[in-house]
Amino acid sequence: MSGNIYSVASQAGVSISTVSRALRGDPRIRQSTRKRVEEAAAELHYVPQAAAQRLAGTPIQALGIVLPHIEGTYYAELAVGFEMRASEFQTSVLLLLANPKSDQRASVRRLVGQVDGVAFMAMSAATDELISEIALRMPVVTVARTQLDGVPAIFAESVASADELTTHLIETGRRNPVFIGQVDPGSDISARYEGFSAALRRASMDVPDNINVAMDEDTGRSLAQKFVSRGLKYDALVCGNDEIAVALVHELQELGVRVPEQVSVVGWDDIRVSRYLRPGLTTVCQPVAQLGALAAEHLHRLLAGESVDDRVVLPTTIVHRQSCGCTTEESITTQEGES
Amino acid sequence: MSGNIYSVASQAGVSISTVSRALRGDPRIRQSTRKRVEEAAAELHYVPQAAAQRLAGTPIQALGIVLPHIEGTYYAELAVGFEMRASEFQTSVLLLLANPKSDQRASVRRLVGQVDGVAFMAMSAATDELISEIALRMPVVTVARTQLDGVPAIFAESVASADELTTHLIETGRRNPVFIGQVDPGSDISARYEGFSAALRRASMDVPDNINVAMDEDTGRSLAQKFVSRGLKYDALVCGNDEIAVALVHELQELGVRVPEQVSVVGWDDIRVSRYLRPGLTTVCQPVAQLGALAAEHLHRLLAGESVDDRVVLPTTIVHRQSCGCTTEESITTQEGES
DNA sequence: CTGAAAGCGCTTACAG
DNA sequence: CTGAAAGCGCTTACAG
Repeated sequence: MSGNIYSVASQAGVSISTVSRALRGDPRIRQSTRKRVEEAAAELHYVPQAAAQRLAGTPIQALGIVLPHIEGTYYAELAVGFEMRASEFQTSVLLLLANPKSDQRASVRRLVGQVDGVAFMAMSAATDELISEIALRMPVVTVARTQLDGVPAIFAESVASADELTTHLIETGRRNPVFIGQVDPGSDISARYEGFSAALRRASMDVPDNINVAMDEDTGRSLAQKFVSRGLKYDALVCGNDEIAVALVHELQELGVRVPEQVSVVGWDDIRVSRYLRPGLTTVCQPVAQLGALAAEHLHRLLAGESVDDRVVLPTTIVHRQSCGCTTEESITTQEGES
Repeated sequence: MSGNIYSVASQAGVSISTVSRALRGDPRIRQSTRKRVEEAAAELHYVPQAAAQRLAGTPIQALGIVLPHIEGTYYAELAVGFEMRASEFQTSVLLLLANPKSDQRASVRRLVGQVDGVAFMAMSAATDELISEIALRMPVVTVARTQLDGVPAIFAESVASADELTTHLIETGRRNPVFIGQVDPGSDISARYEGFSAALRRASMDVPDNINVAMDEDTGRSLAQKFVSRGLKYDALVCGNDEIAVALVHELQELGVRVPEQVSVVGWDDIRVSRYLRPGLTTVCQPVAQLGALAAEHLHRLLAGESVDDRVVLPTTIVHRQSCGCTTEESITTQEGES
């Protein structure tokens, strides 16, 4: 569409070698020559084609990030964290939303051709097989999904905080808690159910099956209606995320159920709404942007030939508000290994 | 890091021309040859380097999207809308968050070297000058920011809906409304203030200056405190976005002010919280994902040599909830030109 | 301090 | 149906 290095060279009356060197800040180029080149480049609105630079050997770094196609702040924040750290490394970010409708494999391979490393975030971003295949080609990290052999993984702590949250509910007198959310093997959610189960077992209570539903607002609303029409037999709802928790609280209240007096509700993610709900939603706050940033950083280090931890688990914080039925207002940070 | 087209060729016992053609689905290649090539490629985990393909002439499409670095759902949804439409065109998306701290110009130019077209979203994404310069090089569109000469622009309707919303407040008896938000020339927010002003003038009321503050939650909270400590002299707060509106409502209530009885509050964006607030926040819903999708589509068409509308304004919808003090529950869609 | 030339990994007319 | 060769726009040893 516009000038290339040859046009700049002829405009400046030098060779393309000189143009290249002048623009890349090679100290050998004379000041006056450099200036002439820069003026010519500016005049022609010249920007080097990254494709050619890359092919010629310049390490133009670009990283890819694959997210499931889901609205909501969680994935956005992951992407923001990733991009911000990447930009500190002068690294571009390619964003791919794994669209279940289209050919995931084809999209991912298209992405792979354009980047030096990829982060797969969340279980549904891609199949284990696809990720393993890509990992043979270039640095790959995963975030919040089953760890694959030889692929560094990053998590937010889930088991211990779910355990703690559930224990807290038990200690404040709840006897019939249930876990709400889809427990796909390897997912964050399944780790939360695991922690939930552990707490119940420790208290010698039966562990009920999870209520296996999509964790969105619509589902929350209809679930609340179902609960109320059939008679609510639980006294605590431990939700896989805040979205469904918020919708549950809101709809239960609309239907005349008192939260937390009749039923405690807790969620996960500390989305914005949770703070403004009445009662405020007790939830677990994850360092989401940090997860993203760490993914970018690991890829960058891998590309530099450095090594990174095979598995990192970032601590989460339980945010106590009123929906759990307690009165404390403190936040407790939970690291892996505690319980 | 791993095989190139030569290694695949030798593995399959053919020339690189044949590898290229086989993998790109050229019908001239014999079935059996194609199969051999595909097997070799699979075995070597071969993925063509986009940089080389692009240089050799294949139109590997990639589009860039520049957003201000802001958390929150609005920009995320823009990006999602953009990516989804782009992926329908087999087009990759490079994401750049304009980081005020780093050298914006350098980041944008790095992006420009890697894409075929760019969308600049929101006023603060980049300076007019930078955008105009890029537009000389490749297709560019802007979203929700001042229109530049020769650069197709996309907006969500703002003036008419702000006017309508304000008129609604006046009709329900408000006499001292004020607009809250930073009114940067050319921004969406400034268009909202314009509509706000028009409504007041039509009602022969004085137009107060906007309260010129950042539109985030912290500001909302401290503003509410200031209002209360100095005696609230307004009876309607028209906010530039929902974030500050929600924080205002919440904090005012904490301080004993009744909303909407003592003061109406309305916002913009229909973020998730708005629905769960009590009273529900009256606000304006923008087709955000659509804005993003349209930007991607326009760039794609520009690249295909087609023309696009120089200026598109998408309709918004006023969502009446209770914070404005009215009892209607309807939503009204506002297009440009109405008022 | 600067230039001519090789080469990066592909695609695609042009031959056969 | 397949291959040899030119060329895309750069960078960077190698000469000078």
